[in-house]
Amino acid sequence: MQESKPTKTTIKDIAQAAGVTPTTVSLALNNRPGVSKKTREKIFRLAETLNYEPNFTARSLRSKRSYTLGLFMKNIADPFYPQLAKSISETANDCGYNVILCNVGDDVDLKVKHLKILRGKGVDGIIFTTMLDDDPYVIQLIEESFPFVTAVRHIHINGMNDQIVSVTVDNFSGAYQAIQHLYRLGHDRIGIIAGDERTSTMVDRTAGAGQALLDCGIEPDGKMIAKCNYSRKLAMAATRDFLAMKYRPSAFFAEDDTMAIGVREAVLKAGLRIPEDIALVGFDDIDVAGITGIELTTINQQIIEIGRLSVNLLVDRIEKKSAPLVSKIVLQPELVIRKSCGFHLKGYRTDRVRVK
Amino acid sequence: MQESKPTKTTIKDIAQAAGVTPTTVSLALNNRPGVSKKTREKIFRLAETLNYEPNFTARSLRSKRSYTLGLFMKNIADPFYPQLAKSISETANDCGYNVILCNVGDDVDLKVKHLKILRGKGVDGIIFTTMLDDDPYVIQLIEESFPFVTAVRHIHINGMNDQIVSVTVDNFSGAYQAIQHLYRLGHDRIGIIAGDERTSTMVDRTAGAGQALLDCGIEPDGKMIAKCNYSRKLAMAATRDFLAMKYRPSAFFAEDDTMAIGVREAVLKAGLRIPEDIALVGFDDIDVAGITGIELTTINQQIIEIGRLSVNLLVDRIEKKSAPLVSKIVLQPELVIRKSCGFHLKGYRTDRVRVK
DNA sequence: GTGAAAGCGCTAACAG
DNA sequence: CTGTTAGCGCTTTCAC
Repeated sequence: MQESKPTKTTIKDIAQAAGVTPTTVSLALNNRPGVSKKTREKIFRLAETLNYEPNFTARSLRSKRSYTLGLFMKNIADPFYPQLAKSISETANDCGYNVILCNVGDDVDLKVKHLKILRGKGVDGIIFTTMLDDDPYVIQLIEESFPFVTAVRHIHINGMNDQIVSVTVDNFSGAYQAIQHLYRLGHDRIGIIAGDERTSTMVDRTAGAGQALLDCGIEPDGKMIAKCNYSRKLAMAATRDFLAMKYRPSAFFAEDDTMAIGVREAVLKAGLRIPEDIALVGFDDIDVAGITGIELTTINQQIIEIGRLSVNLLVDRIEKKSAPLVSKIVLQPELVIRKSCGFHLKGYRTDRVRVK
Repeated sequence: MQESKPTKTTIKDIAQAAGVTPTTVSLALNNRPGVSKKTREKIFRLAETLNYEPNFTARSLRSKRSYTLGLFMKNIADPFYPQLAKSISETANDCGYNVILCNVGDDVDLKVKHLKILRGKGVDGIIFTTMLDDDPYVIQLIEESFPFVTAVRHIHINGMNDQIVSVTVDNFSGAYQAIQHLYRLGHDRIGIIAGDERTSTMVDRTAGAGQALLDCGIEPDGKMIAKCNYSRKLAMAATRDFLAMKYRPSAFFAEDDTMAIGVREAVLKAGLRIPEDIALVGFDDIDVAGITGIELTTINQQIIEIGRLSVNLLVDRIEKKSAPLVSKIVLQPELVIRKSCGFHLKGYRTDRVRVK
């Protein structure tokens, strides 16, 4: 029925059929003023009939707008990221943008390489969830006022800080709550399973945890912190070491749920029980955390909201072409009490619950 | 140091600086014959100095090649898909392509909409992991010989079947193994938690399960199959119903691990134990399946390999511009025995282990 | 309201 | 080996 390989219809074809010029067709199809209602309707009818589909590549070349965003992810297979990816890609689609997924890990060279490609492809903006403190390309992006947002992690650059748009949770507060919760449950020796020290999340969470310890009257102790790079395996190994200590921790705070799962594995493999022997609190509230038998107490970081807001901010920035009005959004985290902390067994120690 | 907003250097600039024409520059930079070594080197040096970065949009417009692929996913937040997305995007990157992620669910209208946009953006090919039996756009894609691959799921269209490239696991065999395994453990009443009937995975797995039952001398029974659409919630509800039956199943086969988790939740909430009271086998071998306390017996479907092969096939198709030599790849699934089936407690019933 | 003409940056024929 | 010419499909002045 359909002739094979009918060359795609272009605005030229429509123009010809309508007896007008491509200019008019372009104006009409883009709903811009300067076209009479009659011709406009005719053009729309013809576009429909001829099965016209716009060529975005040509449009991009001319208008410098691709309606495509880049998304830098550390590792989409890590259970924390998929929800974020979903939220980001769906919000972007709703705004009329597509998303190119770049799974780049924390490898700086790879990030630089992808950045070049994405910019060569003319993406209108980029969402970074992979920002490291020493990422070298950020300053240039700012100087060129290329639109980007950092989500989850943020980055601080002296003198340019209000030009960096970021959406994060209050990581300091989240970690603070986690430690305070464990303290109130009666724990004084708390092992901290920390992330990658080049990330703002690790820095802020570790600081929040440290402050909470101080406020609870516990002297922070370097030996009680293990840097595990947000890796489940490293967290398992570190936990084994902790458990072999003479005065071992009675509780762990893992700076993300993936590491918390690692801690859990190591604890169970050592023949200890959670929470009876060891209490555990994570961070992120990934899906697995809620499954029966896992029931990880953790800090919810509203990941879907982070994704949504990041895209909205980025699109605003792109479309208004203005400097950002809002440059930082900080969401409030929430302690989600499940069973791994032991709260359901014994509640808070009465002498440790002060008014907030 | 850097002047602000230096308009991007183009091959024209390089041509001027080198005293040649854009053509020569284009040939040189694309490593194509017809340029003397000397000019070639000069051009490369200048490209470096002038910090040239190719404009892929312009190239696309001219050459009809975007080095971008589309990826259709049902739900990137479902734990089955992230590994696939990772494998696909990384393989694509290695081949010099980017991937646009389209999280489209099973909504046909949305799929059609995204397909139009992607084609408008000139993607060189598409990987569908969302194919449904009645997806309406497939025939047209084939007729236009637009490159695409279906991964995980396949689709059958009379008369065009060898033009559809697909990479799947042998779903029939996987389900067969699952049921046989449960039978050998002594189970005769096996509840089947089935997926979405419009998917080939559901059809094949259900058929494999049915055949296994027959071969084991068990009459398949419609009341023992619940269609749960690959949804954890529906699987929970169906399991509750199964458990309320007069002669309730002693085992469940869930056609994916997400539903198996749902079964698990429902069974545990009913106060029953896994595997002592109820045996459970899933399908996919997602990451969570291996966690202590979950330890789901399941069928591994080599998801990373599916992703890798899909991209390789697609890229071959695109770059050779030929009809596909290989049109179907079927991987072999593997039964992964953990604890949810109860094998570790009692092993196979000796009277039920026949030579394979 | 509409049209003519130019051009985004690159590649592809074809000539020399 | 290199240059000339044209044009991908669209948008965008600037005239009329």
